[in-house]
Parts: sequence; C-alpha cells; structure tokens
Amino acid sequence: MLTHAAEDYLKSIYKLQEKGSKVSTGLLAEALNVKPASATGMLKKLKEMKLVCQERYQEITLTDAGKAIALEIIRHHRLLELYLFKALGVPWESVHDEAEKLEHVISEDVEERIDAILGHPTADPHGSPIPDKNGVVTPTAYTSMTTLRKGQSCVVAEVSDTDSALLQYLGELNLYPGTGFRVLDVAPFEGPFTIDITGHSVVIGREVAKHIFVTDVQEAE
Amino acid sequence: MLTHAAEDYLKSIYKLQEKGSKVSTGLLAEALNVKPASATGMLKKLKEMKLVCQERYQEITLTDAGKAIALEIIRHHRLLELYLFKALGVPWESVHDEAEKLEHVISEDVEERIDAILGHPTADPHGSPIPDKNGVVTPTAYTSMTTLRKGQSCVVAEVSDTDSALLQYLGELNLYPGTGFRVLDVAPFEGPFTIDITGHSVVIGREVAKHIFVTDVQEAE
DNA sequence: GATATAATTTAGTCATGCCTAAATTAATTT
DNA sequence: AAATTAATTTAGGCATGACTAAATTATATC
Repeated sequence: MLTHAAEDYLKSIYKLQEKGSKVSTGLLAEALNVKPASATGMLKKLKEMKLVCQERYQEITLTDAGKAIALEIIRHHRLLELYLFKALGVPWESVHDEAEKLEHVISEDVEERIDAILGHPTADPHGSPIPDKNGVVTPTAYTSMTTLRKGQSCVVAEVSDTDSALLQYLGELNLYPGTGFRVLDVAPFEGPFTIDITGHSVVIGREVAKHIFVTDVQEAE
Repeated sequence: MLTHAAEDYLKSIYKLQEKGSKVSTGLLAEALNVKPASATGMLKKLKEMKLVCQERYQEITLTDAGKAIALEIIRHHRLLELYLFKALGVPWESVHDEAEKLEHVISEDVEERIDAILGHPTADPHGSPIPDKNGVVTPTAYTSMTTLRKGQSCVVAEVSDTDSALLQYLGELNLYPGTGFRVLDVAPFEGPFTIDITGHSVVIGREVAKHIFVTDVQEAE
C-alpha cells in the first residue's frame, strides 16, 4: 500500500498533465506546496516503484500502474465530494477539503456503496468527470464563459474548484453545473457580463467568468 | 492539532481505564500493538502536552484536556460506525476497521451532520454508548449473558466489537442489540445455552456468551 | 535483607517526508 | 563560444513514530 503523500503526488501529476502542462519537478512541487528538492526525493521513490517515468531533468509521466492509482484516488475524491454534498448537505465550497482527507482512507467497499447510492454518477458537484471503476474518464465538452456573446444562452458545465471563496459566491448566485442562463449584455473593452439566471439579472466580472465553463450554447431566438 | 498516533494513545488509555484496568505502559503498548519502549516515548510527549499524567513507573491517567480529546475521538468512531452500518449498509463486522481510519479525519461539521441525520443516537451498532457533544457518556446497564438461567428472557444490550469473525457469526444469528431472546436451556457443568430467538432455536457456547451483554432480564411467565 | 523476576525507561536505529543550502545541469543571452 | 539565469539534484538536517538491546527500577521470593 502507498503512503498518502505518494498518492497525492500521483494525483497531482495526473491532473497537471490532464491540464496540458509538461510536468516538471518545479511545477509539481508548486502544485503540492512543497519545495522542488522534496519533490525530487519522492519522484525517486515513485520511479523505483515503477509508477512514474522521468529521464534526468526531463518531463515526468505516469506509468500505466501509476495512472491507475491516480485515477482511483481521483474517483474516490469526486465520489466523496458528491456524496458529502448530496447526502450530508456539506456546502460545496467545503467538500473539496473534506474529500482531500477522506480519499486516502475509504475502502473499495465503501467506495462502491457510495457509488451505488448516488446512482453511478458521472460528475462531481463542480462538474468534473468521475472516472469509472476501470479508470475510464468521459470528459465533458465545454466552452469558457468568456467566449459568450450577447443574446446567447447556455448551461453551466463545470466550475474550477480551487478557490473556495469563489465557489461560495457562485453558490449564492445558483451557478451550479446544470443551471442555465442567458447573456443579456457584454460590456465593451473586455468588460463584465450581465446575465439572466432563473429570472434574476446578475453582473459577472471577467475574472469570475474565466472560472466558469458552459455547454449547450445557443443563439437567441 | 494532534497526530493520529497521539489520538489513538489517548483513546486507548480512556478505554482501558473505563474497563477498570490500572493503565500501565505495558498494558497500553499491548492494546496498541506496539512495544512498551515505543509507548514510553509517546507518553513522554503526551505528558509534555499536559494530556496525560504519570509518575515514573506509576499508573497512567488522562488530564481533563486529554479525556476530552479521547471522548471526541470515541464519539467520532461510534457515530461513524453507526452511519456506515445504517446509511451505507456496511456489514457490522467491518464497521469498526473502517471507522478506525475515518475517525481521525472527519471535521466537526461532518460529525454534526452525521449526528443529526442519525437523530442524535446514543449507541453504536454494537451497543456501545456514544458520548454527546460535551463528552457526557450515559452507560447502558447490562448483565453478562453467562449469568442467565433457564426460562429467563432478555434483550441484547451490547456485544464486544473486537473480533470481527465473532461479530459476523452473531450477525447471522440476528443477535444485534435490541433483539430479544429467551433461554430454553442451560446445559450442566458450564455448558452451552439453548435460546429461542425470533422463533428459531439456537445453541450458543459459553465462550460466545461471554461476549454478549443483556438487559431487561425477566423470569418466565 | 539479598536475590531473582518482571516492568519500565534510556539509548541508539531506521524509514517517511519534509526542509535549507550548495552543487550541478540545462537553457538563454550576448 | 562564454556567461548568466533558471531548473534540478545532491547532501545534510529535523520531526514523527516505530523498533531492538541494554540499563534501571520495582516487586516477589526465599
């Protein structure tokens, strides 16, 4: 069995390369809030365990075994987030931190029970896809909210889950995945969006819009 | 914040002294599956933190602060056991090990949500009392099943939760806390018990009976 | 009261997983 | 090509929490 720290490294490597980054020691260290030298040490161990590949000073990649473990941890994390949100009513800006601790600790049996109770869900409360039992991820197709133009309507697909204050704000606006809205206006010179969401008119700044991803974009009728 | 290991020590000390034992380094080490020398090391730290009192070579006791932490961990553990059992359907012989890992990791918020969903319960699946939010424990009054005589009826109050094979066996017999049964016969010379449980006649050996505690003992009508 | 036995503590190791500081290698600039 | 800058690795430390072996203290026996 792996240590919690090792699992976190694998998860971080997976998420960084999923994001399209060339994963380096420094980038990984930054993601894990650790000094590069510490990452070097852990990477050495992960390489010995054949979970990670890396030529000296070169890009870091996961082996199939490493990727499988990363996906299992991510599956735990996202199932737990959704369970905490739906079954226990934990506010969605808190579920990430709670799941971060629980993901290393639940058994496969509990994982399966949670999965069944939730009806084998495919996305967590922020809209991130949940890998299935075999590690297959079905990514959701989406566009950044910043590309929307006046008059278009759409449905929230995913929001970034890194900033809990932002999540709280989006929750207050009811901007959960699945919620639809329509762009009433886009102010000029990279200005804010005014949207209509379930009958209310709300102004959303560019910085916030960057963290919202939408699907089902349609022109005004 | 305390380490998981430190929390386990406090919990073990509490449980041992609750059982009526004079808590010594050796006894504690045995309970924790650790060598006495290791326990000495941790006890030194816990004494520095004013969570434990012990004169050199003498009995180990908890300070009020140490007791409060022990009770909080025990509360987490028992609430989690009951939640896993009732909400997730985890078999009762498995809930102890699962809760052992989760108890150090859940937040107070999640604890409270679980408590509320379960309706502020007072006992875990094995019948052990759950300390309330303020650390107050209301112990259940019970008698050992071994004291029962022919013709008496009773209700299961608590079973020991240390042996998971035994728990599985008791589960198959439906001998959960709350279940009533009647003693049909006690074989002579410290022999086994024959009981009637929900219409079925079952023979229970002395060794098993020692781990079952009952309440509401009544003579035959 | 001296001695044997049992319990406890001290001392020294080891593995994790982090750190800082220094050395090395790679990439960029001039 | 040489020099500067950035990234990475090595080396040495520290805290946790376990271990073994040896020393110490307490208890029981004769």
